[in-house]
Amino acid sequence: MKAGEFEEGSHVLRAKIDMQHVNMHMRDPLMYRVLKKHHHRTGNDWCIYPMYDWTHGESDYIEQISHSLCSLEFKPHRELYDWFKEHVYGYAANELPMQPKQREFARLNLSYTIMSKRKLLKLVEDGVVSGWDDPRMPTISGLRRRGYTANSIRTFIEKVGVAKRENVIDVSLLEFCIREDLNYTAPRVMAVLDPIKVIITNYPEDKVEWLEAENNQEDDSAGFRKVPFSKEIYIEKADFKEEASNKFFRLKLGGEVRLKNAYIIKAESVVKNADGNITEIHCTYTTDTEKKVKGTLHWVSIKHAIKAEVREYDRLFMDEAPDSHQDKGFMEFINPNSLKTIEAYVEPSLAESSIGDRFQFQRLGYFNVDNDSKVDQLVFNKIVGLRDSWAKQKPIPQQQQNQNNKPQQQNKRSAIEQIKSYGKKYDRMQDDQREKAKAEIQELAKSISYEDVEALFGTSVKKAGTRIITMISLGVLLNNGLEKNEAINDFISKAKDDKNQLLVAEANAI
RNA sequence: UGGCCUAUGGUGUAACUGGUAACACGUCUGUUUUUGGUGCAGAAGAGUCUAGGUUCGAAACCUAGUGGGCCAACCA
Repeated sequence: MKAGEFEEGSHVLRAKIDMQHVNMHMRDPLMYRVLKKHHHRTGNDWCIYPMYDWTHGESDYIEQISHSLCSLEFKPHRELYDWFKEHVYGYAANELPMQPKQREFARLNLSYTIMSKRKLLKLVEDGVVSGWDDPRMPTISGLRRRGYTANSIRTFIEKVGVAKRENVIDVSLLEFCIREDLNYTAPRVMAVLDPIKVIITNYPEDKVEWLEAENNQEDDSAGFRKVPFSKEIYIEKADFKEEASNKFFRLKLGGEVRLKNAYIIKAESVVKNADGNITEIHCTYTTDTEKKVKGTLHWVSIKHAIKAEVREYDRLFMDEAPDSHQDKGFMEFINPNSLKTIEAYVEPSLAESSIGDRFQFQRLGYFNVDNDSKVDQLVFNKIVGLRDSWAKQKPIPQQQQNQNNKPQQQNKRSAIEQIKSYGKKYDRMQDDQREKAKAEIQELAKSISYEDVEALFGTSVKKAGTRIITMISLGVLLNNGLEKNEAINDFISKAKDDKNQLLVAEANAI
């Protein structure tokens, strides 16, 4: 066989076990088959290849490992793993005394992506991503290129834990881990991704000041750098509105705002083009930086800023668990807008940066210098944005709506649901608390139906609280004209015999 | 249909060998702040899928049901 005398498929070597075995894998499984494939080491000389089940246990045994960890779908293979292991053990029990054990655990699934190597391969082959290390890929090389530190990946894995049930881990946990790490280590810099021009009318034409900026206030050893300031600067478009409410802490006409590491400016007027879009904001500045102002903006001096490419990533898939659908393939959920390329303006100190460096672009997020970056054409990846509690207050744009459409159970719960949640604690409450709860339940009970209550009649005896709140609600319904029936009478008379005095009292009150 | 695995707040994981549920993320308050970040203080949210049973006592043990997953490749 191994010399290639036989054709593929003509001969195989099988382990003789039991063709009647309940476990399919034990029905005389194949160990070797003829495969006339080219091998990167042996070329075309070697023509038989082993099957996974046989090789798995054999190599684990030769390596003398104690535990062989794998994912859940291999559970049915364990019996065969053990069978092979026990048969091989007899040949070298003295030299190789350790018998490995296979143990299965659930695979780690991340929300809005896929983890299967075969499926990931498809993304690479179809050109959906640029390669295995595309920053959107959940591969180690992808995460690293994206800017995730080894440390953050480790803490993530630690927090996630291991168990045997199917899971989908929220990406927000991964994002938390990288933010936590980078908050202490990443130098802060300023970059403007979506610029609008600001002219400081009372600042001298050719004047340039190099202002001192703190690199990282979380790290005393990080030191300071110089940032150039001049008459014309860029700020983010989203940081200016002609008119806005008091909740908007940023720049508006007549309003003042602090420029990070620089002065306080006041917006006086705007210049618009023919389409009515703002092209320039005219401001005045004051050197009184002690003044209290609500907002602080990041900025860059136009004449000193460096143009750079920024790659902003969104989730690869629009569905939380793209490969969990029976009727649809994961490719149907691909997010067509997972990569956005932006021309940004960054502060001049970044000219010194090199591939792999990580920064916080102040107020925006964490970014790293991509492998594609060149001295004269910097390329940054957005690793993750900063948490943004302002964004939550604004209406959610269409694009992201499906990211947060999980049911928020706290809100609009039905009356019966609210009543039931009292039941969980009712019998353990203090007297005055309980009085309040009871009043609340009686109020809520006005808007429930008999069916809601009847469904709770079967509540098991030990859940006294639930039975009490059911009794109170029933009392309200009866007061409002509900006729007693057999089920109701049953429920009441059973309650009168209960050992819980609160329940007995409520039952007697009816 | 059969066999195996699994079920604990929105998510993920805990709870010693039975003693009424803990941690993290997320969510929400308040506070500090030259980042609407960070920090700090706090809150809401779970009778542990359901029904029986064992027990003084069950998230845990037993039985049945239900939901989810896996297994019938000369793939791994």
